[in-house]
Amino acid sequence: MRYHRIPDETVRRLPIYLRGLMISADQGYEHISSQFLADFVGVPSSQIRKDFSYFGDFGTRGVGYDIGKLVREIKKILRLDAACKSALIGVGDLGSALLAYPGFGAYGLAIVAAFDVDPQRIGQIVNGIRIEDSSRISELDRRGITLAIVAVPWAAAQSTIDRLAEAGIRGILNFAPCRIVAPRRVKVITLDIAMELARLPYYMPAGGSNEQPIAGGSPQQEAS
Amino acid sequence: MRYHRIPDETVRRLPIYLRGLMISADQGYEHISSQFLADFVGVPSSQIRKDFSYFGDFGTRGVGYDIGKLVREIKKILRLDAACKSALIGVGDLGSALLAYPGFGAYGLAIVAAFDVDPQRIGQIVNGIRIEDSSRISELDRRGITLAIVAVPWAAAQSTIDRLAEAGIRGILNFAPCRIVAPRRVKVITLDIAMELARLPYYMPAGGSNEQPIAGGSPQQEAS
DNA sequence: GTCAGTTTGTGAATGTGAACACAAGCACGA
DNA sequence: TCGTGCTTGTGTTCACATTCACAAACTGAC
Repeated sequence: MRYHRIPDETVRRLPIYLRGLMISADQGYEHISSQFLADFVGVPSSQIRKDFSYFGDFGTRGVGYDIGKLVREIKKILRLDAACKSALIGVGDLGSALLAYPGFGAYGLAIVAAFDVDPQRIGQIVNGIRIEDSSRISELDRRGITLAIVAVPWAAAQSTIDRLAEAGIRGILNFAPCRIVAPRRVKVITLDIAMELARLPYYMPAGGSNEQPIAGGSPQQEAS
Repeated sequence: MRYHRIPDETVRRLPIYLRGLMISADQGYEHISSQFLADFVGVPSSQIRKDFSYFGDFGTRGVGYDIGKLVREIKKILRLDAACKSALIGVGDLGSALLAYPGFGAYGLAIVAAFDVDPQRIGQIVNGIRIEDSSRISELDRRGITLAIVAVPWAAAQSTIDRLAEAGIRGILNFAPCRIVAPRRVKVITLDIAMELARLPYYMPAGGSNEQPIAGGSPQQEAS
């Protein structure tokens, strides 16, 4: 079933599949069935087959999927085939942790520049990256950096993102817990840590409260 | 329209509304219209009205919503009316940043305990919290701690969550990028930072690639 | 009391994603 | 060449979420 729009929810799951497939490849497998991958990543096998069917026929009936081909194809879809360079804006506690975070490499992502406004921090080297003055954000385009991670205080988030948009950045991962407006060409994904934690008590109905458990039981698990 | 099940997507939005309402209250407002809140939090006003209608009639036609009543009600729904105590497991770079994160307080949440396996870290005090040995996780229930934040390496995540489940923890915010299985009574929300970043290049179609822009343009923004 | 201006609450329509069942297709052995 | 066992690909059905349009209800002025 070619020439079909790829649903957003499928795009959201592709990185999950990608990690599972790369781990399987490391373990020496060359083929994998949707059922095996399902057990591994926790997504129903029928869902996996439908997701894969959106961008072509990569499986062989009776055999399974060719892991190498699938990995290459998913990377192409997600545009991870060419390594993506990212910039970090805001090197506070969270920013420093992100600089040290080892998980980006598996996806071919890397933080190659870091910016801050604090003169005390500018010039310091954290995890091999020298912290630069925020004014140099405008050079991002020339340096071939297309992604940005925003870890500044919420009051500075909107102006930071305005400057990133002006500098030609096209994708932003934002940790500031506030509404952001950006030009249509810039995709912003906001990750609000406190908000996720605040959602958690709702699913714990058996507390001492006399509140009715209006909603059903907790549905096991949830990703992102 | 009372006695109606609250949709999951509505629950996901409630913390957003809550923050917007509390900020409005701080600014001295007592009433707010769905349109005003919509502009503030970036959710359509019709969506806001439907969401609020799921748990009772809190608005007054021609006037708007009583902010105080609404804040109390949302807190009750989310079970944030009684302050929730959380434990942090894993005080590495990310864990330390979370200990210092000031954003939890607004929701009445607080990290009141921290655990690690590294003997070098145990006993140290980070942001007023003394790091304890992981073996004391079993005391969590007795200390009235019901939430946990897991920021350990992925290889240790499953065993950590097993122990938390055994200790009576009911809700877990997990930062480890891997599949987790937990008993049905434990709600796990996984927040995979690298995965979110890996999703971003997909929405930047104008790159040098000769790939077809199969999916439409970037739909402005996305929360969490 | 009436009228104009606002704003909520909600039923209906639309859009989107998940679940399911099963036919189609491949490998392998006899 | 045929039959068996396994796995994919997909049409259909169902469940859930969003959008829209509008009647109902409230305020305040005159």
